Amino acid sequence: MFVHLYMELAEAKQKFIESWGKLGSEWGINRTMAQVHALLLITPEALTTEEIMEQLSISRGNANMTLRDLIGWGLVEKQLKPGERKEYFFADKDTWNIARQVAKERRKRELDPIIKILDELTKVKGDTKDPEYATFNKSVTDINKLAKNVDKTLETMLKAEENWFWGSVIKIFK
Amino acid sequence: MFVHLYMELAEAKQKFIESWGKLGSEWGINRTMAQVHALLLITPEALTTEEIMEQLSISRGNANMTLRDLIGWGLVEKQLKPGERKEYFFADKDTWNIARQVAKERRKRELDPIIKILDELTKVKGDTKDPEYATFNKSVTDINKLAKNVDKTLETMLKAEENWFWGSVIKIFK
DNA sequence: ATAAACTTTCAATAAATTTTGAAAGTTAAA
DNA sequence: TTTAACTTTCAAAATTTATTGAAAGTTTAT
Repeated sequence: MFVHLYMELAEAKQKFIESWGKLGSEWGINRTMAQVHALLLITPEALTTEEIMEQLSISRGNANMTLRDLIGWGLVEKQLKPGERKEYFFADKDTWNIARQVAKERRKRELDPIIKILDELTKVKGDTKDPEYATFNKSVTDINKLAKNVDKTLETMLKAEENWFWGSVIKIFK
Repeated sequence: MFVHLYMELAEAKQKFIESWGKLGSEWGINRTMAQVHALLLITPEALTTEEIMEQLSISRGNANMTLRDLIGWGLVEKQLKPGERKEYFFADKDTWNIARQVAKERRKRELDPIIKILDELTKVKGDTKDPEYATFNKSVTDINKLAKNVDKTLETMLKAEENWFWGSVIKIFK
């Protein structure tokens, strides 16, 4: 049996797709969506639905819905080639763009809605002398502050320049 | 039918528990774990397993395992009252501590392992002229840089002082 | 040593989430 | 207008994840 000492490209690709999928699912992102994204990230050309189905062994329905989702997240774009009916899919490979897109979407989908709810909960009136109320109010208010702090930080990040990201963060935080 | 114009404390508590659970599950945290955490965050005194089971309508097994997990995340501590056999559970209510703990754990559990894998994948050799290899190598290298940047930022954050968090972030990022 | 008062474990079950695939829908060429 | 080449949809099935509850384990008091 042949045992290789270093990883081959094909093996490395598989490992990357698997790991990216795992990380995604640990962070509440559909595993297949992360895997399709990973595949497109390491593929130079745009791929068809058919090719993605084959490479990841997934069904047409799954591939189709996942690709729509990725487009919805702003991570993948559809390409049409002249003279061809079928659609090609291509992933933006700029890491800074990817990070921004993901931050932008998760802020919109998950952070902003909870801030809205926390704002409501903060308004609930009660007897300040009542420890039940006092504890509720303090925790909700504090978490709301935290959430708004994160929200503003993300907003600033989204507006920021790429070089800020790669350069300044570490220096500033030192 | 009685319709109230503002939210009652009991209703608000339920809403908070439900929302915190939903946010947790969107970010890959077990919904029940987030709900138990939420309950403890808005409760002034330490609670017994029995009380948590009742308030959230969950089984003893579930309550027990969830509480162990929360202790493992450094978010909840066990309290023993003199003369009593049963254990009481109390949540740290300091938002900054909570944020730090969560960041610390997710870094250790999810970020560091993927960095290790990306380091391996970055080492894979190949023909630089081959677009398949070039694209793979560039994407993996870039994502690795991003991951390490996030890792270092978290490390700095973990070391940082509380007032840095509440004050500086926004100012620095402006 | 035994019982009482708890906590822990984990196989079985339930619930939630994801995936499939075939039918229906769309678009463009023949 | 018909057919071919696609894409989309979604109910049913498969898979994954979470929960239950009862039995086993532990600790302390009697």
